[in-house]
Amino acid sequence: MSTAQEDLTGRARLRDAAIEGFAAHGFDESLRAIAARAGVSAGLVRHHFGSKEELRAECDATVLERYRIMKEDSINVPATRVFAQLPSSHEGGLLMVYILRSVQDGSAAGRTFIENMVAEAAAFTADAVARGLVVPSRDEAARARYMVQQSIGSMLVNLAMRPDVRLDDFPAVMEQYMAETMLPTLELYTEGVFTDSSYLDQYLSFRAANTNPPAGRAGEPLAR
Amino acid sequence: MSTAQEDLTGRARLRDAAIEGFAAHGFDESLRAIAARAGVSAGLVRHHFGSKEELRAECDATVLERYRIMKEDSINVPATRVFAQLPSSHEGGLLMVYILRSVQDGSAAGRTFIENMVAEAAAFTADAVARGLVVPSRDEAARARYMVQQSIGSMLVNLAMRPDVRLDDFPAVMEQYMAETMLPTLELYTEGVFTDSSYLDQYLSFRAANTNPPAGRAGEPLAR
DNA sequence: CCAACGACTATACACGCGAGTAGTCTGCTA
DNA sequence: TAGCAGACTACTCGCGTGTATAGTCGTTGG
Repeated sequence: MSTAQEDLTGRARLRDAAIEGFAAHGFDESLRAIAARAGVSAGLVRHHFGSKEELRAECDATVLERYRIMKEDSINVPATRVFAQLPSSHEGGLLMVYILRSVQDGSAAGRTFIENMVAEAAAFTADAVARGLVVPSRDEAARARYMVQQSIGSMLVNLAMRPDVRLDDFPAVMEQYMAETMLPTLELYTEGVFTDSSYLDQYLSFRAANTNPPAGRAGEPLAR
Repeated sequence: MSTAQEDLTGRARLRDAAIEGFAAHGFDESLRAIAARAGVSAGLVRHHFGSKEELRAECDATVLERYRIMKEDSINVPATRVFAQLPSSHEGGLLMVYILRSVQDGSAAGRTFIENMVAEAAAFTADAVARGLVVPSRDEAARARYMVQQSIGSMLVNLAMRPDVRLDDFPAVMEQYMAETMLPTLELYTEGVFTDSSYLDQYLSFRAANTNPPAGRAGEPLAR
C-alpha cells in the first residue's frame, strides 16, 4: 500500500514484479526476466536497489509486512489455519507462494516466517487449551513447532510436486489442496491414528528412564 | 555395492561424489565441484555420462535403488517410520538428504519417491487397521498421502532451515530432529489435538450436504 | 612387440548471469 | 527560461557455468 504516488513509479513496479517472479519461478529468476516483467530495463534494478540481494531483501520485507497486515485484517483465525484463509485472493495466494519459496530456499526470510508462525501457533494453542478446545501437550512449545513444520512442509511438498506454478489459478490449486487434506487433517486431529496409547506410553517410560537426573517427573521436555 | 571392481573406477567415484555433492549443496552443485570431490577432472563427467543431466539421472536411479534395498533389509518397519530408522548410518543419512533434496527440487525423482512412500504407507496402514492397531479412516488413500506429505514436508522444512548441511554428522542432526518431534508425533497420533469431534462433525455434515448426488452416505471420498 | 582402446586431463568455446558505466530524457524549481 | 536532479536505457565487463575438442597415458590382447 503506502503512498499511491510511489506505487506508480518503476521502483514499486520492479519490486512487485520481483515478488511475482520469485514466487512463480524461484529466487533464481534473473534480473533481466524481472525487469522484462516490470516492463523496464534491467539496469534499473541497480539504480533503485543497488544489487539483486537488496532487491530481494525489500521483497522479503514487503511480503512479510503484507502478510502481517492480511493476518491482522482477518483476526481471530487460528494461526495454524491462517493458510486456509490466505490464498482465497490473488494477493493472498501470491504472498503464500512467496513465503513457501522462502522456506524452500532456506533463506532468512523463511526462518523469520517459520518463527512467527511458531509463536502464533503457541499463543493460539495456549488459549485453545485454556478454553478446553485442545488437549494439553506434555511439551507445548515442541508441539507448536512440530505442527507448524508439518503444515508448512505439507504445503511445500505439494507445491514442489507441481511441475509449474500458475500464479493465476493458485487459489484454485490451494482449494484443491484443502479439499484433499481437510478430512485427513480433521480425522487426525480428532481421532488420532493409534487405537491405544501403548506407543506413547513406551516412549514416555523410555524417556523418563533416560533423563539425566531421573527426578521422576516425566512431563519435562528434553533439552532443545 | 555391485561389483567391487567397478566401484574402484572413476565412473563410480564420480557418481558417488555427485550424490554427496547434490545432497550437501543441492542440485546446483557444479560439475567442477563434483569432479574435485571425486578427485578427477571435470571433463571426465562428459566422457562417462555425456551430460550433467544424465549424471543426475544415474544418481537418482542409484539412490532410489539403494533406498529400496535398505528398506527391504529392514523389513517389518512401518513405512511412515522408515525415516526414523534410515539415517542411523552415514549411508542412510546420505540417501535421506538426497531424497529430500529431490523433493525440494521438484524433480521427477522426488515425485517417484513420494508416490512410492504413499503406496507403502497405504499398504502398511491397511494392514495396521486390519490388525486393530490403527483406527480406520473415511478415506484411506487421502490419509496415506496426507501423512506422507506431512512427514516428508516436516523433515524438509527442518532441513531447509539449517544454514548448512554437514553430511558428516547428519545422523546426529537427524537424531536431534527425532528427539524434538517424537513426543509431539506420538501425542498427536495417540490423543489428537481436539477435545471433541465438533469440527470433524461439522465438516462431515457440510460435505455430505454438498456431495453431487446427496446419496446419504457420508464416508465417500471427494473427487480427486 | 606393438597397435588399439579406454580412462583421463588440459584447454577452449559459447552462453547467461550480476554488476558497472556512460549517457539520454523528463519534470520540477529557481 | 535555465539548469539541475533523478528516472531510465544501452552497452560493456568479468565470471562461472555446461559443453565440446584434442591429446596423453596406461593397460591389454593379438
